Amino acid sequence: MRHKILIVEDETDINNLLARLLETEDYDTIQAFTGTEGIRLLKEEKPDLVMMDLMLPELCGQELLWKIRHEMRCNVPVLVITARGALREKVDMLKAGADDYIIKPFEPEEVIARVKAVLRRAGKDDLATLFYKNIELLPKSRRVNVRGEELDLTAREYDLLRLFMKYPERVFSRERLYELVWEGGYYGENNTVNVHVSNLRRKLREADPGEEYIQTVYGIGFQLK
Amino acid sequence: MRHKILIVEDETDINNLLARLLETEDYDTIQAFTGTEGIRLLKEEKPDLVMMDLMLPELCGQELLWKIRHEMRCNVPVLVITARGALREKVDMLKAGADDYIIKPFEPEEVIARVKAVLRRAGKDDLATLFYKNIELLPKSRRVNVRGEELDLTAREYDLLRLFMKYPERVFSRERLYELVWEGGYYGENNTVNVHVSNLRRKLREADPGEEYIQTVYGIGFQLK
DNA sequence: GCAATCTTTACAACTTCTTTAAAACTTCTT
DNA sequence: AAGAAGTTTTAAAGAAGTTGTAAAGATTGC
Repeated sequence: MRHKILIVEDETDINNLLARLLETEDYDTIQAFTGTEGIRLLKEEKPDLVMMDLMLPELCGQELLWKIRHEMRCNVPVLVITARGALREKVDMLKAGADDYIIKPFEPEEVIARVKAVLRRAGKDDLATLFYKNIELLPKSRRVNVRGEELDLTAREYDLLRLFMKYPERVFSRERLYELVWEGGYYGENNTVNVHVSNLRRKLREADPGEEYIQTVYGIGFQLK
Repeated sequence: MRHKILIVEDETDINNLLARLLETEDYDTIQAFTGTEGIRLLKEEKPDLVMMDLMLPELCGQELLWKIRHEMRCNVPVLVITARGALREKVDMLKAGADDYIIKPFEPEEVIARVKAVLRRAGKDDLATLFYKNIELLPKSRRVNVRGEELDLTAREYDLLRLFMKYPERVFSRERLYELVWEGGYYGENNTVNVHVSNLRRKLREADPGEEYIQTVYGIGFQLK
């Protein structure tokens, strides 16, 4: 549930500063001091975000980013740390697939804000409150409010609703829903998803009779609409 | 239990001013007038926060901070006091591991605010009284009152309740609770958390039968609600 | 109209949680 | 250093809650 952040930065002090800063904000950190080490830890630890300096020994930032995106075919969000004035490089990095950049010297608050923003944009911010029409979903407390009233959902119902609210309007096949909500593959013909969607619908209907949230797409699956 | 703050500042007036200011806010203060003295008192007194001027005789601020972080390998939060305009230095200090800075001349309110913020970020602000419904938790005396009556809790029960009260409504997995309350990793399947939660519930129930404070989130963990 | 698809209900099997009791361990006192 | 008091952990049985299946009824598209 906590996010893992890989820091790739050769200056020990800055690396440590970042690590402490992020840890106080309740992130797990992994520290790498060279590009090569970064690559290794990226494979081993599968972090949710990479923060990397542009100026690295062995393997410069550009190369590292290129490797991540092309050789490893990895879509992990990358936040680049760059010295003031290296604007040209900054633009190149964004073109090369970085998600955002921070200019050195940085303010602690700014780092935190950027990290949160990138994680949110990458859809990895599992703690952000989600809204849809009269539904409000609070992952921190695993709570759902509909028209101000709390809705009592079982684990699967909650997971289903969260998935729908994360991608409203999007159509999910039953198979995909099963894969995403239940861990482990989809087991052939199986009515399970239908039953849970049905139960979720009933609860939503009781809480808000005016809306029909979960729509059936005949022959395809379900969507929140 | 009160926070100890080490002030490292060579100007006697300012040092005293800070000490008086912090004491009125219920902090314990230790005063050092040189960097060397600061190092000694840091070792001896283990303060919760260090406030230090950048301009010090014998040992300048940068050196002092470097020693704290590298020689002593100490993560105590450090608040730097710096003259207006020394922006360059400020940035260096943050890089070198300071947690925040205050610009001279300062307003008393600002100093207090920054101190509180740094202690909170460092997770050391454990002294604020916490309230939740009829429960009142006083970290200063490690006491818990429910509907005005004192509740007799064991160490673990108290730590659990404090954690819950620090983040009301938030859901904690058993694993996370174990990690946070018991020092050292989570030991596989282990009923310990359940038993302690059960005991805590019983005591809370006896003290306040009208409320069900600790809720089970099936398949996930517990939350205060 | 009818075959395919979807919804709902009820229930049995299953998993997870709560409590109890007792053993093991600490800490404090003498 | 031994005993007492209190705390923590382990284990196990019973309670509570969840899930998936099956079957019947409803709806949809052609």
